[in-house]
Amino acid sequence: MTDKNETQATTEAEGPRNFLRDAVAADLAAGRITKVITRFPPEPNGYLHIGHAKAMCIDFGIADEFGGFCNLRFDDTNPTKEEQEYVDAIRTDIRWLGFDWGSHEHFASDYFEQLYEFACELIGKGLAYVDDHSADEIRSHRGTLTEAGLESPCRTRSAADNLDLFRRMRVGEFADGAKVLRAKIDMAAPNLMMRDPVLYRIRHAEHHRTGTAWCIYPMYDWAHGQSDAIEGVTHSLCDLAYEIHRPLYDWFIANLGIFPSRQIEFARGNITYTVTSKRRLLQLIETGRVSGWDDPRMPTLCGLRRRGVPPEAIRRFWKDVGVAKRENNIEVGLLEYYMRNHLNKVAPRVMGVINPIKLTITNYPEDQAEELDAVNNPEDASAGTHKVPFGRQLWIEADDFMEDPPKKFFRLSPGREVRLRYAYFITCNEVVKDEAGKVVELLCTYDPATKGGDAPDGRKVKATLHWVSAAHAVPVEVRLYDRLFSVENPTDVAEGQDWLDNLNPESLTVLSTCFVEPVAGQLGVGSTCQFERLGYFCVDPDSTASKPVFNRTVTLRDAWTKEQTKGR
RNA sequence: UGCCCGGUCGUUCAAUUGGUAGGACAACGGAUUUUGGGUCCGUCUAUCGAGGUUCAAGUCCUCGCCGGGCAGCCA
Repeated sequence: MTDKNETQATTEAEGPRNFLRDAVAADLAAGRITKVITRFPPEPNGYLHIGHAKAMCIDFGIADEFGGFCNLRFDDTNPTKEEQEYVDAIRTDIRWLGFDWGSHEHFASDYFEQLYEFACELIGKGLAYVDDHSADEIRSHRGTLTEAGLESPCRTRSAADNLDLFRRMRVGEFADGAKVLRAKIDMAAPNLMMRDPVLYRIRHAEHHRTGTAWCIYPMYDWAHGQSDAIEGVTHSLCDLAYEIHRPLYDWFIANLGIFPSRQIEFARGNITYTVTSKRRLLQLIETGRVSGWDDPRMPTLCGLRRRGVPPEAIRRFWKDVGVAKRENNIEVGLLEYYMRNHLNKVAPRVMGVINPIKLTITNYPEDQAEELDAVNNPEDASAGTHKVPFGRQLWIEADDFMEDPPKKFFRLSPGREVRLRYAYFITCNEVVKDEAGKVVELLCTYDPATKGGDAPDGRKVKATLHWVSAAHAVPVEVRLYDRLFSVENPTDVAEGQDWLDNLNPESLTVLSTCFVEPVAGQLGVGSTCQFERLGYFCVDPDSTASKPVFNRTVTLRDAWTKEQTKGR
């Protein structure tokens, strides 16, 4: 009874069901396995991105849910593309996201010897052969989607000859591309993956871990499933792209008689206004569209981190999105919702003015100064309060004033009274303009009786404005980010069109004349805060002692802007 | 053209495995509010199509339609 209830509670706490969990649970229930082991298998040839985060949430999440563990396995079987630098970056990003693989770290390259032996075994069984064909010949012999392929003349070589040739491939007797080892399956198979796939290719290249110990390297299909088996991985969860590889995955297991890992595929998560293909991300960098892999507009984990996106938001996003097998394109607005949702609970509030206009309180004594109490987080009383200096001259947001306001504009305008947050009610009496007619200063009066922000007589104001005391303001740079692309599906382009044309020219706005209150000026790199009414911000590594730089992670929900842009 | 996989509100994931189509986000109302934030309450138009099996079909069967994937010595 209690057991059942607990099980149920856990299931509910973990969210809705999905086919992956059902499959794992079924395997456990059927006794096919007794412990769940999954794996997250990045190739160390680039940086992890938001899409990898989904895979991690699934791989680590499923293992954790069933009391098992998840191996981190670097799929380093192609020496020409992989580097130690990426291994380090990947470890950092996984930890940052919040996953811990403990001692379960592996490299496919650790299994090169074992993989070689497996290959010899297959050769011995007459199920693999050395082919002298060139890459071009192999391709042309593969057949097409509708026609069977042609068998290579090498296919009939004896096991002894194949074994000898394969050994000589290993010791470096042949040049790159001279020979390959192929599985002997079926050149007429309707699934092209089964038409004698290549298992090993010759590459006289230095590997970031094995150096020059090897000059033959296993292909993905030969390395992945066997690595899974070696590690006892019970469930190898991967992208739908590998669906057609599964028959081959199973064929190797069956013919080698090794641990029967089960591959199950799920749909990758696409996000609107975003691209994640490594090739495209690289192109963005190489063409100077973004500053690098960690540009805050990039969907890479290092980019999101620099942007100030909390890892909790990413994990929660993928968890709640769920997993299925159909193609999807998730609204980026959902990710933003989880960012705000998390940041709202943890980000300290400060005041910062990013588009300043001067405001002078004409009836505030020249020499007077005071410190007011500001709440650190209205969502969390335990966060306490801090002091914010006030004075005769202030910076307020230019957007918060309109000389000739439309009906629904609640903020400051001539003759109107508003509240300065945590301070006083003020009324705008006069507008100072420059020669060009641009408003450069607002002359206001304040009501000393409203200190703290409430009027003793109970009168109300329709707006509360944020502000920064000019005498105490810390000058900072603020970088505003918008979507990198201006269309939902950036890679959907007509013939002759370039996906780069879909870039949003206004994805980055640098504001160099901004002011924040003193406590905000002291935040360290990576710190997150909310600029009241403007959004969540994060201190960028580009910050210097004299000039902090803030990245806007995401805006607050903004009913006013929405109202304004309604009818366009 | 061959094989494989998919098709449920605008988006995404569910539906006790054949039994009242539900959640989240978005949107739209309202309340509250010292952030046009937040919170709370409410509303919200979906099973690709046609047959069939059944007391009962999103779920099973048949035939269509639509979308995606596959011909690297990449992973």
